[in-house]
Amino acid sequence: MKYWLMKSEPDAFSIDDLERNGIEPWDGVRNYQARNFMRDGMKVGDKIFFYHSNCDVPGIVGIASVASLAYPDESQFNPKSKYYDEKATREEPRWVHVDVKFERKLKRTISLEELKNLDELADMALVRKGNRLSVMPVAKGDWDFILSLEKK
DNA sequence: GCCAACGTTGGC
DNA sequence: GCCAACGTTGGC
Repeated sequence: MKYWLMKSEPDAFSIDDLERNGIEPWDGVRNYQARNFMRDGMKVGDKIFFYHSNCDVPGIVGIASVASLAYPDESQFNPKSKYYDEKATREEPRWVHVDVKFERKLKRTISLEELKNLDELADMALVRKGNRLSVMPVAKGDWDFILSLEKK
């Protein structure tokens, strides 16, 4: 099993929205590296840290899991969608995504600020300067360590 | 709202 | 294939 972190702006789609919907396609990813992680890396059952970005307290707020393999993102075909991509065709889709399933909320937000101040996580991609990836792998050791922070 | 750090695009 | 211009992300 692999571990991941996925960012979402809570104004657009929050952990509460995912809890309400249960399962949701993770649409709107328009970055090749992030797409490739979903397409080539994710398997059903993989665990995901749900991360809130661009908000008062950016950080990890919950846990989700991968509920499908990658398949074409419908929004790329819809001219009315803000994620529309005129170069994408049904024969050759450019963007794919997975379905994501709600697991649980964390008891508290583990903030980016907190994560940045931990020597144990110095190598984690999330806390590296200038990192803008919205989908990234998380090392098992980092996953376990971050979860151990929840109770503190 | 600002701006640093990227990623993408397109002219050459 | 280079690189300047432009667009986006996301913390602050």
